[in-house]
Amino acid sequence: MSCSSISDHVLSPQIDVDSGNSSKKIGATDDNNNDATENPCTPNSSVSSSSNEGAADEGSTKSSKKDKLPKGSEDGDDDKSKKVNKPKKEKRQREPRVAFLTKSEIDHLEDGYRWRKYGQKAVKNSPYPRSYYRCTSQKCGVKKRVERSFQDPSVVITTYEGQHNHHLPATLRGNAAMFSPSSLLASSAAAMGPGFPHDFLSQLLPPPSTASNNPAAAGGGGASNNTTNSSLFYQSLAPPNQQQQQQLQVPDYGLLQDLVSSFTHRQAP
DNA sequence: CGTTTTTGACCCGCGC
DNA sequence: GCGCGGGTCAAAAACG
Repeated sequence: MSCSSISDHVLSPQIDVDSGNSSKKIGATDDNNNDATENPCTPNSSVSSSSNEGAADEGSTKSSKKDKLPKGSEDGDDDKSKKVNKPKKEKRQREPRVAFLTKSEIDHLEDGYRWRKYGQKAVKNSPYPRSYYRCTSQKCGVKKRVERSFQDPSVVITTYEGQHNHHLPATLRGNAAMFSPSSLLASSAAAMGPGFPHDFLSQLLPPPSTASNNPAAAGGGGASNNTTNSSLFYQSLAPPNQQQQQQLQVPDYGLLQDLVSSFTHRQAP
């Protein structure tokens, strides 16, 4: 705590997939303790876990579930007027997901995009609810899940799903301002400009190689479908040095790239 | 007035 | 086959 100067840092990786079993471990990370243990002052201990199972295409988002456009494409379907129904037989593919653990007091961290909350559910093993957000852009089906670690209330777990098809909104509600207060690295933000998840980007980096290296994680439980590549990365707190290197690399994840791209563009208009 | 948040209900997938 | 948990939608309310 002494170092509280920074309100938040990203800490450890999370798992998303879980079906249940693993989920309990969320906090596992908690162990963070370890980290924290003591390193409160660490500049950033961050790790990101990402899972990409299906490599879904961008389009999947919209088509995946239901697009209920009232418009009518199919006016005929009356039947199921009820509500959510999934016309498609295809089971929904999962898009690449990236989870971040951020130490912050605020649940909803500004990342430069505008999000609309569309749901909230209580988490089974946690007293804190999980919030579901969707990018407000119609063309963008990116979703975000935000929940607080039950073991470390100060840690917020943010999971991004999908990738943005558009650049950051020109006019944000003032996220720039929000950054400085207590959201992300002020220094970074300032340097970069208006504000963006530079922090996130930095953290996110899931080198494929790592994944392959970590059978343990995959084997843990989810073995359900990861044949070729493990669906999630689980990086434990690695030495700072390593993390830094990873941060520099840009993975194939569209999300990241997208973010980076956007970010970059913003810098030089 | 437009947009976002809140809340309840519904559906789906998975595990037992 | 049933039950549980997770995820999403939609209507209403709140807010700027």
